[in-house]
Amino acid sequence: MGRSPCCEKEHTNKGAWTKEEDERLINYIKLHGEGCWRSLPKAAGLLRCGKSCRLRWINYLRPDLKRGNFTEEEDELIINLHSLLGNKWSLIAARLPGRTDNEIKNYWNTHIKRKLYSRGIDPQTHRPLNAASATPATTVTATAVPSSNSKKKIKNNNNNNNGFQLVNNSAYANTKIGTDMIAAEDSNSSSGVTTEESFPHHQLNLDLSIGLPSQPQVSSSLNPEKLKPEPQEHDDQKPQVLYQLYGKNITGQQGVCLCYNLGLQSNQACYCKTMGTSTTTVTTTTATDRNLYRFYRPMNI
DNA sequence: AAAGGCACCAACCGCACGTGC
DNA sequence: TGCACGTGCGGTTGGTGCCTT
Repeated sequence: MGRSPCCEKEHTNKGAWTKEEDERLINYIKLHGEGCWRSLPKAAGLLRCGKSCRLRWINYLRPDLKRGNFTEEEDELIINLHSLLGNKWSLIAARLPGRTDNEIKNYWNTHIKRKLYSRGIDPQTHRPLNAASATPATTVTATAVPSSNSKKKIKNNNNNNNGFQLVNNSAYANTKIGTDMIAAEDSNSSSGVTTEESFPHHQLNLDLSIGLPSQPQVSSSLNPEKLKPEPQEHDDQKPQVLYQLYGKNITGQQGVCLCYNLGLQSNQACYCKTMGTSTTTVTTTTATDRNLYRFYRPMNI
């Protein structure tokens, strides 16, 4: 038995909100507060579904929203948080006052991804782009990796945010640390051994903090329930640093390179610093070509 | 000036989770 | 225990304005 729809779609407006609708929503929430989104439209006299009202309020009408361009500091913070949390936009947004998950997600997809690609970094894994090139093939390859969210059905194996690693394998052919690491990672990951064992000397001093149930607390400033990991053997699709953090390093009390100025104490060997600005040729055979093109297009090269 | 391409972002959609019954 | 409901999240899409040719 399927779920009932969240609203009667025949009687609801869709598309852009009008000023009048905005005012109705604002006035209603001012009077009654947030919540009960399902019943809100009717009570507020809006021909919208509750989800639409919620989204409009959260992403656009909330008074505490910060509008305007992202600062360089926010950029770096987003990158850092993404390296830890993956596409957990709501968690990332929680660390950026005045920014919404949707806003950050859009910004990530339109700006930061390109920025990282221009640095030679895979924005999904936060590793050098050739980290995907486990095979010795020299032709351009496209690798679709299953979703990071094991609870979600795989709707589209070619989902562009699920760890696509589309690289020209020759791009980093002369970057030894990169290729060696990939080889190590790939051989290790399949056997359940983390990369940390290949690079055991990195101590982590995160300003960010993650708490784990029944584990030594790194810190408590992030909601441990929200961050609760699912460190399963097959959960290899989480951003690798996060996976390592959960799967090994906290429990094992060892550090891991998280890159991007996250307070690394012994990060001289951080491979991120070795990356150049190599250009990377990318092709894709996936759906949503338009978006993929956006993501993989080299920026100002 | 016109047309096409591109970038950006608001909004939608489907799914999962938490909770109450 | 299982179902229904309310809500939140992440991925995707459509519309619009700007830029380039």
